[in-house]
Amino acid sequence: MPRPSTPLLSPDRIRSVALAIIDRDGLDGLSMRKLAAELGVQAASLYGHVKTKDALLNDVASAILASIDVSGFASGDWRAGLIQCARSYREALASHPNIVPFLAYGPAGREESLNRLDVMHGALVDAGWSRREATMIAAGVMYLVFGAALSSFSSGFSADPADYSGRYPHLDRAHLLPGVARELDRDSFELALAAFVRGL
Amino acid sequence: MPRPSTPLLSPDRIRSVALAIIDRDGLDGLSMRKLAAELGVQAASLYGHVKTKDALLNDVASAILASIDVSGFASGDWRAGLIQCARSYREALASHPNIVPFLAYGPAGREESLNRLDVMHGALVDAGWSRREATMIAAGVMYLVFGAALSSFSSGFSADPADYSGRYPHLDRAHLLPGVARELDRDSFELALAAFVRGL
DNA sequence: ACCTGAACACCGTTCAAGT
DNA sequence: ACCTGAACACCGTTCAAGT
Repeated sequence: MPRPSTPLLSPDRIRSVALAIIDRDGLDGLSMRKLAAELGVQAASLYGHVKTKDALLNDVASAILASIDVSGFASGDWRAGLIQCARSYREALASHPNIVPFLAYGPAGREESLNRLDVMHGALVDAGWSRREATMIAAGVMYLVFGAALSSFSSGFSADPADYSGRYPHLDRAHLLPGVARELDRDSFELALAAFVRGL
Repeated sequence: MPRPSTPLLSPDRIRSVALAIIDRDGLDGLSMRKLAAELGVQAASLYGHVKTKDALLNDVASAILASIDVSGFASGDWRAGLIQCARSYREALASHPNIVPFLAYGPAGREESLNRLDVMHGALVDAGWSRREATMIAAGVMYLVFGAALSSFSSGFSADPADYSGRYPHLDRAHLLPGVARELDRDSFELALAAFVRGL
């Protein structure tokens, strides 16, 4: 049986199926063997297109980070720039929460991250902050974005009232949190971001 | 050769060696086989004392979280309480940064976390915040603490000036960051926390 | 050029067997 | 009661071999 004239695999196809598996099964749910199977191929075949699993994850991560918008700093209003950049950053991460723990390791090494950081730092210095202050403010924004994207808060609560009632007097409605997790996460992030920027 | 009268393994010894391996080799550097070897035992022996690797990690995590201090809320000054609790939380995580990605998954399910959250929520409601606002403020504190503990910022920069000079005009001194990462991380967290609390 | 089969050195976990 | 040896079903990765 002749092979089809077009290759079965391409970097693009590998990346997109890998991301789909991560979104569906979690970061630990992605294995090279499972990825190969869903691509209709053997695991070894992947290594003709991808250097290592780690490099593949970095590619997937870069694709996600590429969508972040730093155009807000062009306005000259650094507060508005910070808020818009942070919001777009969090949205990009929130679309693929399972990959965030991987992203949290050394995003500073990625090209897109450095570009973004450079723009942010420049806007803050132009606004009169010292270089050190600009660095710390940028760090603070990252703390909020990654902390929020880890989704460690609203999700993770049990939906069973019995887990809270009686034992934790102030958490007697915590079982309702999973149902509103998404909007509560967004609102909590917006509140924290607004308070942070206002408090600077 | 007779076995010693005292068992080789105990939950305490397993936990402390496991944490030492995580601190030294990272979260992925901990395997049941390596842990067993450092305890002078075969991998299978661990399962007489520990249910699964996941349960072991949860035990290690709980031991770390147990050291967090929420006594600051007793003063009646909710701002001071928030700052002191967040500071002690971050310090606990910063002592063992490699386990933070694991901790970020569902800390809300852990007993110590719920207790802490209950205290924090109660203090905020007592201060006049609505229940929803109290929930969002607590979430904001968690965002800052976990974002900062992930250490995704200062570390992760290269120590080689050539990686930045020329290409990123505002980052021409980024190669100095690794040398001051620890204090810069602390200062950045303090700045962000102060701004957040002030802006509320 | 692109994919495969088999292999290597690992995993977490179980379980009958030893002392 | 506590530990072991061997096994099972997985990993990421390499490499000679096939087409």
